[in-house]
Amino acid sequence: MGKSPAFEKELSTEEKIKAAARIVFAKKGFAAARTRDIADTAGINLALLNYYFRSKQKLFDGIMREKLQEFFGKVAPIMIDTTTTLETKIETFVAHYTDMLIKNPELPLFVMSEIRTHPQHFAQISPIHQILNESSFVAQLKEKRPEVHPLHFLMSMLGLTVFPFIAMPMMKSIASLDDEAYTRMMEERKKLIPLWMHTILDKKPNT
Amino acid sequence: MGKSPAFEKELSTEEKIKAAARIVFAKKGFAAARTRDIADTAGINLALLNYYFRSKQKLFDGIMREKLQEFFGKVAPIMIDTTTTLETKIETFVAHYTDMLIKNPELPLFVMSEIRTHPQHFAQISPIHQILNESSFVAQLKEKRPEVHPLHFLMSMLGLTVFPFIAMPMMKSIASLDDEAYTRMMEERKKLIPLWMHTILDKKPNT
DNA sequence: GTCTATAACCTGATAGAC
DNA sequence: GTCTATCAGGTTATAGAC
Repeated sequence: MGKSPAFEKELSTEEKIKAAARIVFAKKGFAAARTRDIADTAGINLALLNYYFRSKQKLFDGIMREKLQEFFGKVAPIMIDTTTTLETKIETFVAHYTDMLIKNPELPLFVMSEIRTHPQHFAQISPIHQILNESSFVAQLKEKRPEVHPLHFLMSMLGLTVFPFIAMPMMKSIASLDDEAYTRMMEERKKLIPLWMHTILDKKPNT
Repeated sequence: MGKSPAFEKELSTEEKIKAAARIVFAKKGFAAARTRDIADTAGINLALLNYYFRSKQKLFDGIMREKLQEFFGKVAPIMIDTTTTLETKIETFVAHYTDMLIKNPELPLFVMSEIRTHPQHFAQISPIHQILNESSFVAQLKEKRPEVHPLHFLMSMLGLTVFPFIAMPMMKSIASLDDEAYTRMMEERKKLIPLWMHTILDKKPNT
C-alpha cells in the first residue's frame, strides 16, 4: 500500500521520512507497520530510512514522543493556571482538545494502543502527573466536591471529549455518518460537554 | 514471554489453545501476537496450533467473534426493551457493562484497535445497528430531547462507562492506583454515571 | 546522501515420524 | 493427536558502489 511518494517538494529527506512514518504508524500501529511502506510513502529507498534513523524502533520512538507531546502537552498549562475558574478551565480544555482531535482523529487510539503494548515506556508522563498532583484544576474540584474523588471528574471529562474519537471507526460505519457530519457533531460537543460538566459538578447526590 | 504452560488440567487441547489465544491476542493485538507465544502459553507445540486451526487468521477470527459478542451482545436486549423507562435502561446498561468490563478490562481497547485496522470486517455489527435504528432507547431519547441528536447521549453514556477502562493502563501508572483501588472506583461509577446521565438529560440549555 | 543487492533474522505454516 | 525438523516467505538492517 501507498506505493506513490506523498511528499515531493521542499521537505528534507529526514522530514519526508518522519512525515511518512507519522502516517503509517498512526494507521497500523508499530507492529503492523513495515519500514518498506514508510520508505515507499516517503518516496525514498529503504536503506535511506536506516541511514537517518538507525532502526524502526528509533524512528518510532521519535514519532511517539511527538504524539505524546501533542496528546498531553497542551493540557497541563490550562489545568495548572491558578488565575482561571473551574468553569473556564473546562470550557478551554474541551474546546482546545476537540479542535486538536478534529485535526488528529486517530491520535487517541494510537496512543492508548501503544501504551497498552509498552506500559513501562510511559510510566511517568509528566504532564498528567502534574495535572493529578499539583494542578489548580484538581484543587478546585476537591474544593467544590470534596466527597468525590477528583479522578472521577477528570476521567469523565476526558471520556466525554475523547471517546467519540476512539469510537469513530465504529460509529461512522454504523451510524452512516460521513466525515463532515462527524466533525459537525464534535463541534456541537464543544458546547454540550462543558454544559454537562457544570451540571454534573453542581449535582449533589441528594439534591 | 509466557514460556510456561498456563493451562494444564481438564481442558481439551483445542480449548487450551483458544484460552492462550484469548490472552495473547488481547495483550498484543493481532499483528504483534506470535503464534509461537500462543503455543507456548497453551503449553503445546506450534504445529498443533495449525493442526486445530488452519491459520493464525482463522484462530483470530474465532476469538474476535467471541469478543464482539461479549462487547456488544448484552447491550441490545436492554436497549430494545419497550417495557422499561429510559432511566431504568441507563442504570441497567451501566451496571451490566461495568460488571462485564471489570472482568474483562482489556476488551474495549482490543476491540477498538482491531476495528481500526480492519474496518470492513465490522461494517455492520448488528447489535449496534439495532440500537441505533430500532431501539426503544433511541426513541425515548428523541422524545425527551428532540433537539439533540440521540447519538450525543449514546456516545456520552458509552464514553463515561467505557473510557476509564480504555485509559486504565495510563491512569493506573500515573495515579498510583492498584487493581483493587481501580475496581473500587469503577464500582462507584455504577451509581455516579446514571445520576449524571439523568441530570444531563434534564438539563435544557437555557434552564 | 542515495541507491542496489543481499545478509541475517523471524514468523507462519507444513512434512513426516511416532 | 502430538511431536521435531524444516521450508517458504517476508522483514529489518547493512555492505558497498556511485
